[in-house]
Amino acid sequence: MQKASITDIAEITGLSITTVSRVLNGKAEQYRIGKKSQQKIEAVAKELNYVPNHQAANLRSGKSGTIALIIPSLKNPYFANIASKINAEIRKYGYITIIGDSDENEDIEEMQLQQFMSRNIEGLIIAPCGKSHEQIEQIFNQGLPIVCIDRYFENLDIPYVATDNYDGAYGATKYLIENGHTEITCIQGVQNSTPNKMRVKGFTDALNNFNITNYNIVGDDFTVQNGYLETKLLLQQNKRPTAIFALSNTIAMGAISAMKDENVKIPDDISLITFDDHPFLDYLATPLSCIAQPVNDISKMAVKFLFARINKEESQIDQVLLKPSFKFKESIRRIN
Amino acid sequence: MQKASITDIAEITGLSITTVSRVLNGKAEQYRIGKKSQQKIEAVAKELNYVPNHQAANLRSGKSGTIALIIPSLKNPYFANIASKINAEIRKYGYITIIGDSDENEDIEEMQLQQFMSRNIEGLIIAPCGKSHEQIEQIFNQGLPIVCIDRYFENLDIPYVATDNYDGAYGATKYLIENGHTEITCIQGVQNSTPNKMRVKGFTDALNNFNITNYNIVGDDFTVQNGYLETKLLLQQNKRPTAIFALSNTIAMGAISAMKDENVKIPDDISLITFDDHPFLDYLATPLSCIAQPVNDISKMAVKFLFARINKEESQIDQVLLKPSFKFKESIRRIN
DNA sequence: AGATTTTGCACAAACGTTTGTACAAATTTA
DNA sequence: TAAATTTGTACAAACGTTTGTGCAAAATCT
Repeated sequence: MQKASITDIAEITGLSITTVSRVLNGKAEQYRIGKKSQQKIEAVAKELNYVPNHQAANLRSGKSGTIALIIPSLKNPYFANIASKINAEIRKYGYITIIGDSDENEDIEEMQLQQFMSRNIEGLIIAPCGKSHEQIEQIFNQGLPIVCIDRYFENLDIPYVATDNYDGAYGATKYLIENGHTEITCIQGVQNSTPNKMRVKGFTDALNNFNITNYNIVGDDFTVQNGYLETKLLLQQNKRPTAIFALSNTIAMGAISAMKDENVKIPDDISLITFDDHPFLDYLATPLSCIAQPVNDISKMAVKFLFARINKEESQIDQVLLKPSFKFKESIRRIN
Repeated sequence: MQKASITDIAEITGLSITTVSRVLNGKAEQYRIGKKSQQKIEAVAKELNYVPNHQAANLRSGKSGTIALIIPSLKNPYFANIASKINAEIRKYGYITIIGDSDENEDIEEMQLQQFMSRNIEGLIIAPCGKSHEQIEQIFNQGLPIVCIDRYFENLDIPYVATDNYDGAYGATKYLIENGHTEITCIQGVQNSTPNKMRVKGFTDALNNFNITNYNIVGDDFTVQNGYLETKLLLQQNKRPTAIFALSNTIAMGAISAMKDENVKIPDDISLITFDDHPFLDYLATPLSCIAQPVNDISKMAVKFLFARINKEESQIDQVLLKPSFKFKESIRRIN
């Protein structure tokens, strides 16, 4: 069973492919195609089970109807959620998403981007994993609409949507302080990533504003292992912190694991709070407090910004930080 | 900055587009293009930053270099992992993956499939969410290579790769029985899905083989809510089971939540085991025993089967069930 | 009834490739 | 040195659409 083309329909109906194309694209009105012809065409199209060939159409029109989404890893539930949402949003515009998984590897990211470019993507949403922005900047300057999510480049014009990480870290730290914690250790992730930098800044600013100088920042990766090792080290010190602030839920898992090893109770011995929400957090031994990122809003807004660019709408603001929300639970103990 | 085409290169080098095309496709040898011409073409291509236009190439060659992957939901970490792995595997073949998220909705699944078809996909990997297989079967019969994962149709020829759910359920149930449990309730998911049916069968067969007739199967959805509600009901009965077998980790989460509500301790009061592994399971109040599906193997094998079909290799077997592995942890108490 | 407008449609080029075939020029062979 | 072979390349069609334009026929107006 061969696929039917517009040409087949033209032959059967005795009309030209031009007419068929126009009817099938809903431009019948515009080009004043007669009612009868329309009906005939639609009937035959249905009968032949006609499916348009996007490739051909796109070749001619110069469009691909494809948006690329590049994220560090689908295995990370935070990004999986974003991908799911973005995928759905993009479909609403009649576009298709191709997803690239850079695995936190800058080289892979670059290769994927290159590959996607040859697919004539019309837009790109990316959570850049690297510090370098040359390639992205170049592509952006060539005119490809791009929106960064989660991570972004502060000094460039590239639109972005991300969580206000500073605000989240500041609020969480403030909450800890208000609950009497003065000895807080922050376990951070990849140091030169924007979110990490902002979180650390929120953390230190909050402490400074409360005149607390006795804090500690350790770690260097958004992984379970990093959380585990750093916590292990912490627990071996003479003076343990009263609270740990994990900058991702992977780090928090590592911390929990290490504390379990050492039989340290949360929150009795040490309080814990983490960035990133996750359905499972409520089912842990102690429900884990977190700073929840507005995943849905980020996704929606990123797609919105992207299509504003694609449709060349006069974009006003397209660099925004969205406020996170706080979920304080039993994992934080009130001291005194 | 306009994109350079093969034609531009032809003009600059003074060679024909035929020659350029052949060189750029690595067919220089085959068509005996001279060394100098090759070098000239490659130099110019690099200089112009030439990126091939897949659409045009694919239009002509009838290929799209695109594989569609349709799964129920990226939000489900089980499928997110599969998607991540499959995406990576497919890229190794130089193909691109477009991902569809059916949200467990048969209509959406159908629409997406339709949409993907018009993109001239060369293959499809799908975890079908519906019971009906008409559309998929039709497409398969039209010659599109398809591989089902996770869920499949028993009586059709469509290749599939899935977990041996029967084996998993049987093994888990046997383990419970061997630990002295005789009153086990199974909370199931979507009843007419293949995995669910096989799991239930494994469960009942195990019990029957041990001459245990006192069991209970409840529930009807792979959701947290289902797990929660069914467990709530269970706990209100006079006689509570000694163990609960959750057929997905979402169900297990709901069960844990309900037990927490009622202050029922795991495993002291009730033991719990679930299908599907997840990194978080170890960090729960009580590390949760699970039947882990071989996600990586499923993904790899599915892609392998798919490309065997695409490349028209004589495929021997392409319907397989892979054995799960068991992770028995503290959530199961030994009785007596 | 002739002029004007509207209606309905078709022609043909173009999008950027791939590919079967053809054919000179250069080289080798007899 | 003529014939045969090899080498290097080009022509042109095709893939399935979209779209600017053109042009009869029908309808309306004067």
